[in-house]
Amino acid sequence: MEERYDPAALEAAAQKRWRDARAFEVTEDPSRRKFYCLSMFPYPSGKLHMGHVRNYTIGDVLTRYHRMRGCNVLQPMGLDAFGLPAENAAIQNNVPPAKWTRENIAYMKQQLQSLGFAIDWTREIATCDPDYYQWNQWLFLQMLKRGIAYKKTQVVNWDPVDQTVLANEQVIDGRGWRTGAPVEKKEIPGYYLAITRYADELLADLDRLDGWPERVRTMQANWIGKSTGVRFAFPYELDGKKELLWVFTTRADTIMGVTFCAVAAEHPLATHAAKNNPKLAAFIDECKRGSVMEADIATMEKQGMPTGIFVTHPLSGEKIPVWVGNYVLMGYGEGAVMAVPAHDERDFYFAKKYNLPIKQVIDWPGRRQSPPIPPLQKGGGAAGGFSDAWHEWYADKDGVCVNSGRYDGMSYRTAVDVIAADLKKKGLGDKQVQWRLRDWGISRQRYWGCPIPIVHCERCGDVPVPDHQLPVVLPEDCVPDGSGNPLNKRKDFIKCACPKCGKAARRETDTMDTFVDSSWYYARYACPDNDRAMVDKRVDYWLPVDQYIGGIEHAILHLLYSRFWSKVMRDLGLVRYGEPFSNLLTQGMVLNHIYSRRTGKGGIEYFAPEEVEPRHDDDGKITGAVSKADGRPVDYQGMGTMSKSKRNGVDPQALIEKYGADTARFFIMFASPPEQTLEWSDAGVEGAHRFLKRLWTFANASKTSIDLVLKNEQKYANFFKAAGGAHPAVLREFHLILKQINFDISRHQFNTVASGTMKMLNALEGAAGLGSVEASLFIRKEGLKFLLLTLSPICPHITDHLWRELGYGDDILKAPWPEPDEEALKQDEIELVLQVNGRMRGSVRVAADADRAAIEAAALAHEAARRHTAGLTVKKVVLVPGRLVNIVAG
RNA sequence: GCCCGGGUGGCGGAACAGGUAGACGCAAGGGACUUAAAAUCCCUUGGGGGAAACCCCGUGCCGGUUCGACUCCGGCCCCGGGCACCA
Repeated sequence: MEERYDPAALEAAAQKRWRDARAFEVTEDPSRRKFYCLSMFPYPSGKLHMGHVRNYTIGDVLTRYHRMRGCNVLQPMGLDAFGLPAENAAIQNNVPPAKWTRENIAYMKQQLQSLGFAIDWTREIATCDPDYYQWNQWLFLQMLKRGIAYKKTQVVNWDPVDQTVLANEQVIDGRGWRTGAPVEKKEIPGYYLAITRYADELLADLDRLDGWPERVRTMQANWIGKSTGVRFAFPYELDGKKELLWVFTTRADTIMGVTFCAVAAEHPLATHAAKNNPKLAAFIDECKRGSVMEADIATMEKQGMPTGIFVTHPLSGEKIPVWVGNYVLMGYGEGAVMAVPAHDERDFYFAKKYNLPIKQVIDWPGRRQSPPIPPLQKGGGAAGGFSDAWHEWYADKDGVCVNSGRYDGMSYRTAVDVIAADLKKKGLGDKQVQWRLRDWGISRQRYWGCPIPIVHCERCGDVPVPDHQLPVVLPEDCVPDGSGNPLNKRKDFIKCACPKCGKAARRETDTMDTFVDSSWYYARYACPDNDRAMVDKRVDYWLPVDQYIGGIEHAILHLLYSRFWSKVMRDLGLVRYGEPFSNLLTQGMVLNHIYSRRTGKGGIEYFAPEEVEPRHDDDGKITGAVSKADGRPVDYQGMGTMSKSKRNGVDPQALIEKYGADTARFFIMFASPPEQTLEWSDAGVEGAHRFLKRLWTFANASKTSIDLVLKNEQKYANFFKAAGGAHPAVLREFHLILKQINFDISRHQFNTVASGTMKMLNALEGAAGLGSVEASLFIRKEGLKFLLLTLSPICPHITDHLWRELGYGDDILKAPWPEPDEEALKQDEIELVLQVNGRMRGSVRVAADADRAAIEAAALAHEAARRHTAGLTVKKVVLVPGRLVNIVAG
């Protein structure tokens, strides 16, 4: 055995052994319980970062743990290879995205392999391979046939200088990231997937996902956003024609408080009104500027302008003015809203800003008296002397209607029912269920993605590419230059024959959202070699995924799209499951500082933390930085998730090279529990490495002892039984730690699993010099065995090596996971915490089976208890069995 | 702005179903070994008072429930994630 711990050599040897033995290649075996353990595949950004190490180590720990539990475990890996960063790299370095991506894949795969993950690499997939994405295209066409995929217009961020569509990420404060030009909204056609058809099922099935974190289920439920309300119309006349302005509201009980309506800038009513109103037309143009992001829209200044058009209130017959509001979106609901400024915060501020009337129609009897509504003045009633007291009641539904004619006195529920019925009678509305969820727009005006298999023919229209012509292969030699999709310049790609009429036609150049790629890759891992079908019956064995692990940032979109896609595949008869992931572990993100600077053009550039010198305030908080390269100031953006685009990733390579994979794995598991956000710092890596060195040294020194014990285990077990003294307590400690480790692994708290293994080593070192030599040797053999077994999922290389070297067996991969021995955990006497009035004052030792009277007597007799109860009357004694006794005195 | 999380020593974190706050580490200080350094090992380490026994304070802030609150409830502040074209 080597004297010195040399992770590089040892890890390479272990990995070679696993590779030669094909240790992690698995096949379907109906006789064994299967366990499909999957980590979200990485985007091949160039190098792994700590978030990847964290994600894949968690997955690997679970994989190895379940193997030891006897499961047939599949852990595959692949690459989410299409996406925007490849195009950005192309712009910067003039290299084709395909080349850049494939080079990154090769490097990252080698990095992943050096970490020793128990991955079945024979199943590797990359979403940029036609073998994979042809099935995106095929399924898209299946959806198109069934109307699940369809075409409509979409609103995108438009950079008027580069003449290109911008991703939300490329819009910085309403401006294009490269040009600095103010972004405009633009309507273009695109394909959508009707995820809303599945809204009910996607919501209902959340209840069945009890292996998912509650917070993810809550987020998804809120995102789907089922709300029951009333859809109704305000009649109006336009050029002598009768028209209806439709709106949706969840607060129909406030309908009598409507004092104006607001429509989106793109609403037909607004368009019509602008025809003879240049000021309004200019305002509508203004509204069309800015980004399409919800966060931008929600936080921007609410603005509006009257259209001059009035509609009729469907119940009161009042004339209601219609405004154009920049906060009303054409894509949501009807593109128009009723406004009740007295009972809606946004409407209230809008009304105040434009001096629109406010009419209270809900009151809260028994609550604070409502403020009086001042009489309307010319130009509006909201100004001056007006109280905002009902702010605190905005969301409440427990008031009753007032100032509402025949609805006065009605509760929320009654009022909504009666008002809906009245509207229905007039043919102007009804109750309706509305969803926040919108259909999924998948068209991207980008090059590096899966081509949408459609041909545009002047005669036949949009024609689907027939199955036998699939895949539509993306040419891989294009280099985007920032001015739009380079496919548009590729005549050889665009020019094609119409599949229907055979005449010359134009191929669609939009590609698919990369979320399409990641919506079903987990199924393809079961049958990556099938070139005739998207999936086959092997999927029935492996799916659904038993444990899915990935960043919390995917809590909504990726996971929801995958759930939707599964249900579509199920309805097409392709798979049997409706939910793809039985258990989900959402890893917290690994954060690092973000530094950026505005470029001359008004764009933005990011600096890696090692490229700047941070500046601190008196509290030690970072306020800014200067670039080490040019000495000029750099802005501090705070902490954020490690990403390629923000340049704040930390490459684990240096860590692996200096300390080895086991140290890197141990450290990242030890640093914090997996679901928690982790602000990156490598302080503490030394400690993890020191632990493994200590383990190495201790095992080295124990070899002859363990040889001895293993040759005659029974003899040493007898010695142990006979020895007594401190020995049972030491063995008990190991079983206690083991019990805790088992519990912690079951709840995925790997940091305390790691610290448990450290405690075991501490206990082993502490027990080295105990009385009976034979009994000590027995404990050492037992303890070290537990230590190696429980450490092996986290640090598979060193444990693999030591297991063999110490003679425990020929392969730790085949060893079963250890269970604590309840017999060893028993004890005759226990220690109870002694409290007086809830404050700890000492402890009492009592027999393990002592009854309440005996414990109370022991507690009251305790010196500290007597001291703290002196002069007081004991009122009661609270006893928590096995834990504490609390004397309540006063 | 809306939805979802989080906040505990100098730092990462522990405390399992309301029951000993600070496990296990890092860093720091002191010591041993060494010609010296590295490595390794031992000791100390939340704050305050005290010679000590021991006592007081302490889990973002304010208030509440309880014999007892990091844990439960109400309100606030700060940080992170998501908001549909980053993945």
